[in-house]
Amino acid sequence: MKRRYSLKRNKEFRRVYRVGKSQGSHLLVLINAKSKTDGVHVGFSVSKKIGNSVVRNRIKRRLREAFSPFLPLIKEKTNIIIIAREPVKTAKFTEIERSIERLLQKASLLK
RNA sequence: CGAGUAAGCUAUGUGACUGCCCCGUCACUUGUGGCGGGGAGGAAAGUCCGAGCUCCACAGGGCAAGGGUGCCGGAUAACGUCCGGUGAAGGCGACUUUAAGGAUAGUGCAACAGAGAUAUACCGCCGCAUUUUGCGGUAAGGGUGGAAAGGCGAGGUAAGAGCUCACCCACCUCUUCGGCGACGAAGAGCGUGCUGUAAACCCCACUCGGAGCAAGAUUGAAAUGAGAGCAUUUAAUGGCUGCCCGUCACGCUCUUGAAAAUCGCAUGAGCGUAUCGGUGACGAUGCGCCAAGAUAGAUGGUCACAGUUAUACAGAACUCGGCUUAUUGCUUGCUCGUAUA
RNA sequence: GGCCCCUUGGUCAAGCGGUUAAGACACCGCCCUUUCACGGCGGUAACAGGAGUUCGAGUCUCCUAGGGGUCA
Repeated sequence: MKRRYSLKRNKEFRRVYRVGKSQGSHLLVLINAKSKTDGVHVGFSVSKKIGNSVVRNRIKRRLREAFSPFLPLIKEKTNIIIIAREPVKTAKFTEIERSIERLLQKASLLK
């Protein structure tokens, strides 16, 4: 997943948290909001409570890898934040993939 | 075989498909594609020290304070680090540890217990008077305590005491020998017998300017914005450790908004290897190599094989040298114990 | 990433190196009251962890862990 698809500014994160709608599963939480800029931007949030930097980086890498196939299928002009919950540490990759797909369907973001 | 001790190595590998970041090159539609190359650690961690680098006023004057180090010699760019020694302590031993200057410069503290804590007399012993006991002498014995005026024997005495003497112990002064030195060995003195604590204040010697890459430089933009309060120019605020002087900058404080790009930034006290010097830390010379550089922050996913408890601690953010802490698997030397030859 | 600070019962907190570590609220038991509250008496309960200095450490020194602040 290239970097230009990632959500960067703290301001943008705050806006999504404020106006966005959230869906949850036991592995992940998804928050989405409409944006003014073109394209899709995704931010991944992993709390310090979940583990040390090695664990957090590993979770972020797996989430990016699992999310990237869905990137061309998502409607334009949306910002998405995906928050990791504690059980992601031990989840299998296919479980993460399935969880992301179900959350995207629930939020009706797929084309 | 068990227990221990010291030193050292290591931190999954190979292949397939598919992704991410950087560099080079080619192409064009100038931000995409093709090809090639590179891409986390021994601690990257904690931030406990030392440096490089950058800015501040190149380190101002007076008064006063503060931090650090602390046996000797060496290594190093430097260090509170390392190496080799000396002394002391621990261990049967291999070996390990060591904030190790000064308590005879001065001050403070030493609870409780105990008669008494840096000086004393409770029990006791002795003498005298009296025969409930009182006065005087004494510190050998008892008991308290972490610590009670060096130990033992003899003389001496009313009882005793370094009061005197011999021997021993410790310290001080001096001499000789060995060592670069810390120090060690021996001897002499008609010298002394001194509580502990300086990670209590302190004294002595040496040493330390401050801030830190969010340092800072350049370019661009103009948002040098808006609101509230305070002050009204020898002031106030900030910088130079504190105060005064001096000097520089500049209205000050709070709330809120905005906050771009490039450089710094990857060739360095660098890494590997061989020889030589040195007990060693380390140094010299030759040859070879270039090895992450992001800016919300790059190494992933799915399998196969080998191997396995195949997994621990753990993710670069300016860069090095150490220290400390966390942690996987293994090798070798030595010591002690047991058994066998 | 850099630089600082703090950890004492369940909570808020005092504590000069020295007997058994104050105090308040909370909790438990008893008394008081017809009962509850207030009040009285009593009790349970702590020095973040590990080393060192010292006769003796909550206090002094070092290391570790956890928490907090600040800098564009």
